Amino acid sequence: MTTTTKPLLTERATTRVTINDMAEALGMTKSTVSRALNGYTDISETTQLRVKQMAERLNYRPLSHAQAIKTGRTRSLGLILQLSDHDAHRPFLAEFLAGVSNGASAEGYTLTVASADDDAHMIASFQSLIADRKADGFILPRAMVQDKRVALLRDADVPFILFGRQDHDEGCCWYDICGENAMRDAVLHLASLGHERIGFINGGLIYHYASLRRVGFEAGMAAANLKIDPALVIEDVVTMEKGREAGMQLLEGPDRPTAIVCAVDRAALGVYQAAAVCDLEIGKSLSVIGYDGIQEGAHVDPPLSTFSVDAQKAGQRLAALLVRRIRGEPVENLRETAPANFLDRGSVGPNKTKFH
Amino acid sequence: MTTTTKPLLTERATTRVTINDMAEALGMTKSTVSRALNGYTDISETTQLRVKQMAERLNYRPLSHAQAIKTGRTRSLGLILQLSDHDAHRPFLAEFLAGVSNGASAEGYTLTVASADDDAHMIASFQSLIADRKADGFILPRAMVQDKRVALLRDADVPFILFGRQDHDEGCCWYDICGENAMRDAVLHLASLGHERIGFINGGLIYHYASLRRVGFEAGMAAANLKIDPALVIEDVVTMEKGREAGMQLLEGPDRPTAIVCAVDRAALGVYQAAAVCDLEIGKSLSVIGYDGIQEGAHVDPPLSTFSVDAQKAGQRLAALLVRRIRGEPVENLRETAPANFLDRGSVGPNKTKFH
DNA sequence: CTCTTTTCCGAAACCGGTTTCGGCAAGACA
DNA sequence: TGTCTTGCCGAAACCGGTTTCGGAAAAGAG
Repeated sequence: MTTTTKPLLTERATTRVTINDMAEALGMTKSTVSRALNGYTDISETTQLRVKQMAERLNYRPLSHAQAIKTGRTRSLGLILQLSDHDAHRPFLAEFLAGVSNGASAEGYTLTVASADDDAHMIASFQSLIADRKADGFILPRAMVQDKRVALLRDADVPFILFGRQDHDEGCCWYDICGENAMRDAVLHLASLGHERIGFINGGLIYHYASLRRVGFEAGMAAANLKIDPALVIEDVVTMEKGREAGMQLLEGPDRPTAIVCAVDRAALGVYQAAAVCDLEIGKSLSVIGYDGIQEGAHVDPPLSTFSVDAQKAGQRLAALLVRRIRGEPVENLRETAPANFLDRGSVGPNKTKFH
Repeated sequence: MTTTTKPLLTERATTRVTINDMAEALGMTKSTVSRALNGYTDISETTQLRVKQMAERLNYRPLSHAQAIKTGRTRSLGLILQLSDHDAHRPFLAEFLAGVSNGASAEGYTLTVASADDDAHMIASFQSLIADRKADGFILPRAMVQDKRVALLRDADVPFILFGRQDHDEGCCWYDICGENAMRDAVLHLASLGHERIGFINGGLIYHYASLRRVGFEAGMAAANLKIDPALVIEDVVTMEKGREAGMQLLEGPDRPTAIVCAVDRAALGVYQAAAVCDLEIGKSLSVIGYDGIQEGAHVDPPLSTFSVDAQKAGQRLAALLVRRIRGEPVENLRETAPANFLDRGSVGPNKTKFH
């Protein structure tokens, strides 16, 4: 008796309320139910109300993948993480994900996460997620100067939102934290404490935030009426090691700065190491301000003064904005910024060399 | 002219190869195509081959959510992160996610991530993901002693896999890293260096790994023929602060230990602080071994000797095993362990007090 | 050379939704 | 009062798959 067999799979129990149950309970056809719930204008107000109340009563929610086969939309947001990315933002990954996932689920969306080791892999991931309709739109963390993802998604006509801005913003929506203001404020704060020779260690140049933070630093220096010494500006530093090297370079120079602003906390922690080598006491003979608000900064001695960013809120806003984008809102409405918050801890002090 | 209108949404372009295209290209019905691809035995070998080759040629992949409406399965794995969780594993979140997502996509699955602030929220998340068929199975990170998730999923008859073991394992599949062996080896290593009074700072008691690591510690002490002083065992420590407190308690006692094994790196870093207070030099007058292999451990002075865990591989294996579970394999086949790797850095030295 | 069994595939129903189309009834207009 | 709209909903097709059922052809049995 060789009958037809299919591969065995574990079964799933519970049955759901379907649109047919709704139609039956209401004494109308499922087409009417569907259109009532989707806000078609050819269904009367009263009927719409009846249907919606019944949906509430029966706890009916349409199965997103059943809708998807006709509509192409799954009510799911896509996020592709890049492992190769420097790990400055990893400490926030949990909060960021929580934010995105909460923001998404508040709108009835779920979050689909993939990851990629390199650019090629990343492109492939996008393409397969798009082809398989696994995501209705994407969140792109860490806006880059040359962003292949933007080109790809724009070509494919798939909604997306940037975490961070771009130079050529046409057609992009984004959420960003104003790192440039933070850098400016850092400089002004230091200037108010008498610092004049202020160094700047910038972050990764492939990311767009670096140019913004540099602009912010320059704006601060200008506002404080201070000259920028090109020798005191080092860029593309995202690791502690590189930060230490940059710190050494600044501190071993002929006319060392009395304060250093870092675009990235890890760089600042590297400066701590350099200061130790040069026998400088952070907060006394050298002031340091970082940016990111990573946990380690609170545990070094003295605690690092820095700017904290609310990663959870960022994720939540990105998800909310992306959903609105998917629903058809124009990009111009969908751009938000938030400030970074200064955490004044122990790594900043007055300029002691000033009145020697 | 008030015609029927529907809410505007952004459109998606590209068309895909459907099963109808396949049927047409092959000159057979779509039912045959479907069964051929799904390995039904009532389709001849030759036809199966023809269909599969054509699928290859046309790059046909069935749309998972179209299948799902009949099968109930979406080819998606679920992962719910708990924000309230202590952050010992957060540094690995990126690697872990990358592993899971790679393991999943290797089998044609995607990863759906949600997050929860508390238990109630978590239960609700599970239920809605299950009800909406957003995941075919779940990965449960951090197996707990009393695990509500296990009860819930078992009731709902939804496949799942634990990261970590449980006491009552019936019906569970899992992947775990043998922390107990690491603890034992840590003790043996210290014993071989002449240490006899060895303290133990255990991790969070709500997690099952804690009892395992304690057993490992005890096994090591027994194997080394050493007595365990109950005063030298402190449990439920997962933060640096608590680690410092525990360290103080151990080091200020009447007969201080010459070495401390910590079930969690953060606790070990707290011990560093305590040692500094007590004027003990780590690696000389006090040996410390941690577990986790977190980044900060490499940057303290001296670098912390610890056991590193391969979070990416763990994620990858968990995904692979869960997929097999979803496909119906019995749980007994689906249990794997991996060892933690000892990183001998600078925080361990011979017992100097021994020959005084 | 029949009769039975197998092998293999097509036809059609189904899954849970969406969307197009057409038609009935009530109101507007002449 | 007859015609033309308009408002509102049902019928049916459709989306891209899966699965049941039955029957034709080939193979095996007697």
